Amino acid sequence: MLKIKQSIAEKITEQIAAQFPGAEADAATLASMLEYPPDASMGDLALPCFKLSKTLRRSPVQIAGALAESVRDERVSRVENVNGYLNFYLNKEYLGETLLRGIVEAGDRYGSQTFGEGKTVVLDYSSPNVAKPFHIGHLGTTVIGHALKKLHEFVGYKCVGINYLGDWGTQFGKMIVAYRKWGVREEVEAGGVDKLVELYVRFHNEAEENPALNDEARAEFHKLEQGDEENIKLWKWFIEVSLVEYKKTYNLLGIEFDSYKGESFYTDKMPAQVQKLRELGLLKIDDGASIVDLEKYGMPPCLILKRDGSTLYPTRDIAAAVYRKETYDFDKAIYVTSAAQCLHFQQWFKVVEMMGYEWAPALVHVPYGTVSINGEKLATHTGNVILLKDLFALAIDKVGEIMAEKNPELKGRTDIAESVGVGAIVFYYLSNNRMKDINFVMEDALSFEGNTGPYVQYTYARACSILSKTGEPDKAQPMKLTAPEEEALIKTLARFPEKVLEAVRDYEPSVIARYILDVAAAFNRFYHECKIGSAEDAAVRNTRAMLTLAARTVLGNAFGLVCLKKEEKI
RNA sequence: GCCUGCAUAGUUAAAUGGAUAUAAUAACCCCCUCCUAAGGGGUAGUUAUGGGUUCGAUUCCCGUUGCGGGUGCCA
Repeated sequence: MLKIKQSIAEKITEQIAAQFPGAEADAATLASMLEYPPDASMGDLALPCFKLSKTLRRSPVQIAGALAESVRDERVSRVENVNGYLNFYLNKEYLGETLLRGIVEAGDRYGSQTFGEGKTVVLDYSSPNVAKPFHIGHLGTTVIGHALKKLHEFVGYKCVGINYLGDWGTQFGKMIVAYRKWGVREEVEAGGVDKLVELYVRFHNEAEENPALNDEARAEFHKLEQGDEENIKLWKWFIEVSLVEYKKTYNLLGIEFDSYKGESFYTDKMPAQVQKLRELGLLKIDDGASIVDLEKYGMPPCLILKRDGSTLYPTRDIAAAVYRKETYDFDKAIYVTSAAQCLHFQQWFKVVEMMGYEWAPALVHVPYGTVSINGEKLATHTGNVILLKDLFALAIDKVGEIMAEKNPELKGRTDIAESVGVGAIVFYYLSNNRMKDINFVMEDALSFEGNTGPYVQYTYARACSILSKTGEPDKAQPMKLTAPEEEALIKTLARFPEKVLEAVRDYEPSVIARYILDVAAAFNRFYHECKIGSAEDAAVRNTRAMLTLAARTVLGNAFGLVCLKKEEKI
């Protein structure tokens, strides 16, 4: 669709130049003005002529009329002037021979782009805190981050996924104290992160009674910082135990990271940046702390060093960004975190700019709304927390039950239930605009009818099943389109490349998720209205098999962008 | 206080400034002797509020209300 938009825009531009002397119009602007009419009866592409009315000094209806008479294209069967809209109707030849065939021929590259080639994007996402629960609050950064990575790869970028683990800080002093007092090695080995979290919670409870524990914790963390062997061993072990569990969840989601360099890694890289800030005269001492004043940018100051000289979150982020620039030479660095951190990112991005790093504009914060559960805020202390592994387990169980009922013969049910269960949760999350707060209603998330993950995976499986019966379509045959549902499906499929661009431009995976629903709906309608394998006419049968293949291709390619697995049978 | 995000059918959500505001779900009603009914079709139901810009506003600007987030030594 992008190509024909461009080419129609060029023809319109020519006609405007020819018929309206002195008027200026460029094809790129016109292409962006072309839109999709709300209903197929109004054509396949439309140009609203209202905006042109001013520069061309004619009424929209006159303009549309003049252009309708003169814009000719062999791919357009007719052009109509309706109330100031110029409506283009694409012909079947083009839909079948160019669009449909093009999708099948491009295969798993359909929808991809090359403009990112030679450039690198670093994405910082997921980043759970070691020895803390990996819960539903981490779902956003994890799946949005991963989807953005896939999207950027799809348009040609080299991507580096970084899991910036929360693996440093006084909480490790607490963990060390708690483990030494109450921990049992075998229990932690068996219980994993849950056991560590238990120890951590116990520490907090006991510290309320006995504040001296906090001093002990500080002392242990200090020892850790000084390189105490025993403490380092424990600390590394805590990380290892936590990672084992996080990786189970990442495996379920099909996520892999290129780097797990956490906060601890940047500790020795901070002093150089602090020094640089000082040399540049950007640091001010205020109430004992070192800050960068951001008043002229309308922001509160960015804290670099505490009164006691220790570092803060922005300090580490700056050091990490510098390291990543030096290591990966990124063209873009994306940070996927909760919207609560917006100010923090604005501040340190600005500081990086003030430090004279010319790559400061390459830093991008991608925020997302907060998650609540059944209308209530997440809170560890009230127990209103759902661990990701529990959430997935719940969904997988439920899918398992449904499958046992609907398709008891199916082989490999366990794996499929896993992929569909996880898909349900991920899709529920990703189909929302990322900035909107999400109220996670378990009942809805685990509902498998309507606009859901299982619905789209089911649709994919349905297409696979049909193709296994019809066999591969013969691509050499001419296409023969006979039903409106066929054309509607092709036009939906043809918009995939634009959707990819939109999703990348807006850092918005939900564009893809919602598009997947459009494709699924168009395909299912086609499926119900048109016989595929049993169509009498051989050419029609072959064309419909092509359509099925094209739909499967687009669904499959889109699934890859939003953490959905492709199951051929459900 | 200041900064910032959000507000659309009963509910959850769509809609590059464009045509009759889409879907899903819950409700009611149809469709399995037919390629997977986790499907398809139908009925009914929505832009918080007051201004402004515009030929045209759910969309942009200002005010009001409601909810959330941030706001110096947590991350």
